[in-house]
Amino acid sequence: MEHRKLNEIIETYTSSMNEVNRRVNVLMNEQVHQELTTDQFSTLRFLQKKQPCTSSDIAHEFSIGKSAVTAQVNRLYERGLIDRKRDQDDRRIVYLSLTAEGKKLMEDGTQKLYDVLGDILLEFDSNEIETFIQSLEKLVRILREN
Amino acid sequence: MEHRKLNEIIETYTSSMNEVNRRVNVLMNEQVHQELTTDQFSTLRFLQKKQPCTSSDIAHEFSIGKSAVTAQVNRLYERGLIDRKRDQDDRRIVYLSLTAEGKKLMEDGTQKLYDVLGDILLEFDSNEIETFIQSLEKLVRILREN
DNA sequence: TATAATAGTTCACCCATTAAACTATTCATT
DNA sequence: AATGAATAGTTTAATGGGTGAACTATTATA
Repeated sequence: MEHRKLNEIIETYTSSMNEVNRRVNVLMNEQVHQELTTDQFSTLRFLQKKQPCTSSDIAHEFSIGKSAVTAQVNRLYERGLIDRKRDQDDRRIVYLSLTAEGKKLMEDGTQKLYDVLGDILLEFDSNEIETFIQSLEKLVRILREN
Repeated sequence: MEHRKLNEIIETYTSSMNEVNRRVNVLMNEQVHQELTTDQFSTLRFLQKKQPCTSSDIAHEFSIGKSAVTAQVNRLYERGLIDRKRDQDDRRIVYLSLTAEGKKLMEDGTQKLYDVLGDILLEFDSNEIETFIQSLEKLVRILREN
């Protein structure tokens, strides 16, 4: 019974998480990203907060290899959304930052993100959302310690 | 102030959700899927519960096109994990189900999933987890109604 | 019977990822 | 100061996942 209960919770957790991710992704594609993929939007959003940063920072943030970052940055660079600049003291390092166009795109995108997710989260009362977010943060801490 | 608060919640929500997804994905790759990708594991898990079902069912479940399902099912079919069987009354329809090998793989995988996620979720007390799951389910309902 | 609709596949194209080999540069030890 | 190790990033080849349009085969309908 104790055992069965936990497995039911796990089933509910996985199916709900998957469905939330899929549906949020659809909303993002339709109303937020527009001309970007989800991964590109995530990378530019990281850059928006942490620029200037390096390829290695991005690889670490998203738990992917550096060659995957190179490929993605190349696409964004060719579209004029990202700048590359070599460090003058350590010429191995390349600093990445948003171009003016990239910055503008992400300001619009962030606003749309706030609008779309805001509509959804406003259907919770503020205690409920606070509790939910705290549990989510706890889950992150547990996973980090793992 | 009310406005700023909501946007902070959205930032916390998105970054936590992303980090949970990434870290759970890493755990799944290391300890649960093994010889499968995350998407393949999800598809086989759906099949495990809903077999026999069609390509269109899978496309609908995961919000992807039928051609994407064909590609994925081909790979699983070639590995001997999925069976295809035409409906004798309506020969347009192809029913998909797990082979014996697929079934065994997924029984093992499901047990590993329970072990890995069980360890994590047990760090919450049962009230906390219940509340969290309920909010997650509410989020799903809101997204469905959207 | 001719036309619509449906289920699934194929094709051409793109994005994301890995792993190994590589270039260029800097660091560290002798 | 020279050499060998470490670091940052790129290239390449391969795989998986996705879209959308065109296609085949089959069934439903008017």
